[in-house]
This record gives sequence, structure tokens and C-alpha cells, in this order.
Amino acid sequence: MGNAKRFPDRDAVAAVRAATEGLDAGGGLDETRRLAGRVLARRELGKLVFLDLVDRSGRIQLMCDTGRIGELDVKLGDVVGVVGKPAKSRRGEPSLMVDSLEVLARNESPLPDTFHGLTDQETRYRKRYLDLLMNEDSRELALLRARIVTAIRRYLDDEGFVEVETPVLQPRYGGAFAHPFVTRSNELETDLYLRIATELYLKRLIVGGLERVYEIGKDFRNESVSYKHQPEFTMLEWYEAYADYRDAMDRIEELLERVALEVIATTQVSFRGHEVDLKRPWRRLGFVESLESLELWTRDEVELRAWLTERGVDTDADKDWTQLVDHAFSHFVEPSLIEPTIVFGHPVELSPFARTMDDDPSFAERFEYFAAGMELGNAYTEINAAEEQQRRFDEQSEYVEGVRGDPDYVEALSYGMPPTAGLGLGIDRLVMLLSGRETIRDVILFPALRQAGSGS
RNA sequence: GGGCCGUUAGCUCAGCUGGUAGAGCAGGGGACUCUUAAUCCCAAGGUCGAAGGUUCGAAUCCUUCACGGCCCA
Repeated sequence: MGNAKRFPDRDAVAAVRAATEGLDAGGGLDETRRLAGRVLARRELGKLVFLDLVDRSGRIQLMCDTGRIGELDVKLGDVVGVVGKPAKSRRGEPSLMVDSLEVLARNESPLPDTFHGLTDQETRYRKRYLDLLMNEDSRELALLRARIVTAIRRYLDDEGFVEVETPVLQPRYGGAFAHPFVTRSNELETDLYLRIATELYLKRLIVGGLERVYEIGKDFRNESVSYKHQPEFTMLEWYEAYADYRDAMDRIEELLERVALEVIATTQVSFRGHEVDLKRPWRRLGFVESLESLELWTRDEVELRAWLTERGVDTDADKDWTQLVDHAFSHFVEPSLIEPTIVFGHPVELSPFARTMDDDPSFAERFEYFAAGMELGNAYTEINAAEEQQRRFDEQSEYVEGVRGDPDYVEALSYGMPPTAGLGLGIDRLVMLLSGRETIRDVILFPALRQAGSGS
């Protein structure tokens, strides 16, 4: 006992529960089922012992007549394999009448409270295995996240996108405004950056003729954490040749509506006190219009700074108009975007990879999309001319300290890139929205925390 | 980075105005053949996050630090 290396021909707990459906209380089936999982409750009445067995699909009661099957040597938390017959107890509880029970793994450590579960946030994050073990919600959320990612992949695969992988370790980082993590390659004798975006590599693949590509993977940003920020997070980026940002708008609406219906069977979600409906079409709002309506739109740096200061915003960290307008938008507009909203037509200065509008080159064919006051992602018609990209890199390095061009990327464009639409989607935030979880740490199985002090 | 709150048994929590540590669950022993937070009896379980200070005396008051949570930047 306890030495088994496998337990084959297992049924899911949920399947056995379903099999008891038609039974009367006290009734049983004459068919043998095998279950395995963890024992999470025990109620003893002399020679009759009730155990609760939990597997990934659910929970079921085991009835063990020790007069018939012998003494049980099972502790709470042990992993067991059982053979028995589906039945209902006299009280009508779906059960398995156990014929034999085998301990497959021993629990050597005291379990958290079986009634309250594990509620301490810190312990839930640091010892996620205990959280998953004790809290059904937590298990369901992990499975929900997997279903969301699978549904996204299925949609993109069906639409002819190719899933690819691009470097996490990059000699030059780019594709977003963010501070990178730096590491070192001993063999290559060079510093490398953990990617802050996959953008520039994916577009090289469009140059190479892959036409529709996507990547779902981790990006890394060496910045502050909050309920919607973690240093490593999961991002979807797709690039679609022969399409522009309007095509991307249609596609993201379609994707999110479809994923919601597929995974939670509704487009209506509740998040941070907001009721949100992801059903298409979403509201569309011009970037300038969004600020004009708050009397916060101006191209004049001094004027904008004064307006923001008047409204109690500390602009000390904003070095130029670009940062001020970004600050104004994220402080005043973003939190108000509750229903799904596409905000389009950003100032060109904020958008170094986006093509300009035909009727006004000071604005870019770009949009960001929001729900429940939170940005979900960003998209644009990609610059596909090498000279223009180089010029925009040069302009950018005037605005933003530390931003440099990427000659290798510009060279790739010089070979000709089809007109292309690109889009990014924050997977963690989408999971937050669809699950109603209020912090990103809940939807990431192992969130980044400070190293535990001697105290805990 | 700032403000507020928290940290007591493996887990969930009490602990009053400063008087020297409590319960439930889990774990150990025992009773019980339809329980489901099973019930009942017995015994055991603690560096009160850490360090320093005030005091005759500190889980409790003060200071610093660590970690976490919420809000703000």
C-alpha cells in the first residue's frame, strides 16, 4: 500500500456523480468505477466511514464499510485510488460505495482549515498548490484561464494565423515604452534584455511572408506593480498582412465576443463594481474628442500642464507634451471607459510604429481598447516603409530618453513589408474581466512577490 | 514613493484600560454503521512577524525594520 506507480482506467468524479443522477436515496448501481483524488474530509461513525474525494472535476462522497473492506489507513489530504459502485446515501448524497481503497501518496503535512479553506492572501500566492488544493474557486479559475487561451488560439488558428515563437532574450528591446530587465550572456559576452514586447520580431516574419502570425507569451517590464500590473505578464500579439487598423477593430470585437460566449456563455461580466457587456459593436471614440469633452485637449505643453495642475494632477514627472497628454488621458479618460470602448486616432508622437492618418499626418491610425476602466490592448496600421520608420525612431529619441532605433528592424522593412495591421491583447487582464477577479495576482498562478522575510 | 490597515498554534480567528495565551478545525488517543463544518470524551499543541525602548510587569504602549493587503502617485 502506498507504493503504486499508476492508477489506470480512472473515471472523473463528475462522471460518477452524473451516474448516480437517477438513483433513489439509498439506491445503488451494480457497476464498478475507479476514482482517484485527494481525501479532503472524513466523517467516522464507528465502522462506517465517509470520505470526501476531490479531483479536478469535482467532489464526491466515498462510503466505506470497514466491517466489509477492512480497516482504513487514510489521513486527510492523502491521495487515494478507490474502486467501488455508484450509489446514493440514505440522505440522497451522490456517493461511491467503496470496495477497495489504496493510498497512492501520503500527506505528511497538516492541511489548512477544511471549512474556511486557505484565506490568507499572501499564503495563497506563495503556496499556490495549497490554494488550489483547498479552494475550489481557485481551481476553477486556473481552468477558466486555460480555456480562454485555448479559445483565442482556436479562433486565430481557424482564421489562418500561424502561431510562432520569437526571442525572449533580445540584444535590443523595443515595441513599447517600458523599462526592461537586463541580463547577461556569458557565451555571447553581451548584455541581453528580456523582451518588453514581441512586436518587432513578429513584423520581421510578416516581411518574410508568413502573412498572419501571432504569439502568446510572456513580456517583462521592470516597473511598478498594481492591481493590473505585474513584472511578467502574458500578451497576445497578432499581425495581419493586407489589413489596417479598422480590420483589427472588427477582429478584436469578434474575438472577445466569441471567447466570452464560448468560455463563460455570456458577454456580460461584472468587474470592480462595473457591469460590462462585451457584445459587439463597441463604442468608438476619437482620442482628441475624448480629451476635448473634458476641455483637456491642446497641443500647447505649457497650457496643458497648467490645466492639469489646476485639476490637482502632479505633472512633475512629465517632461514634455507627449507625456502630459498621455497622463491626461490615463488619469481622466481611461477610468471613465466602462463599456467596451475603442479609442482611435492617437497623436503621432505617442505612436512610433503606426502609420499616419491620410487627412492629418499629426495623428496615427491607432486604437486602444478599454473595458471597466482598464486598457486591454493596443493596435495600429503598421509603418511598412523603412525610411518613415527610421524618421519616426529619430523623432522618438528626441521625446523619450533612452529610446533608440533598431537598425536591423529598419533593414528588414527595407525589403518591403505588406500593409499590415497589428494588435496586442493583455491576456491576464482579459482573464480578470471574464472571471471578475479584481487583481492580476489572482489570475497569475505564481505572482511576483518580495522574498519572504524571516517573519513569515 | 506616500497614506491607512494587518501579522497571535499547521489553518481560521478571539484576546477589554498593560497583569504573563484562548477557541474551533487539523494532528494524537478513545466511543459510535447514513454522516456531510458529523457528534461526544481525553491529552497535547505558542520565539504573540523581528529588533530595540518605556514599565515592577508588554501580545497589548512607543520606535525602527521585514512581509502582506487596500487606496493614491
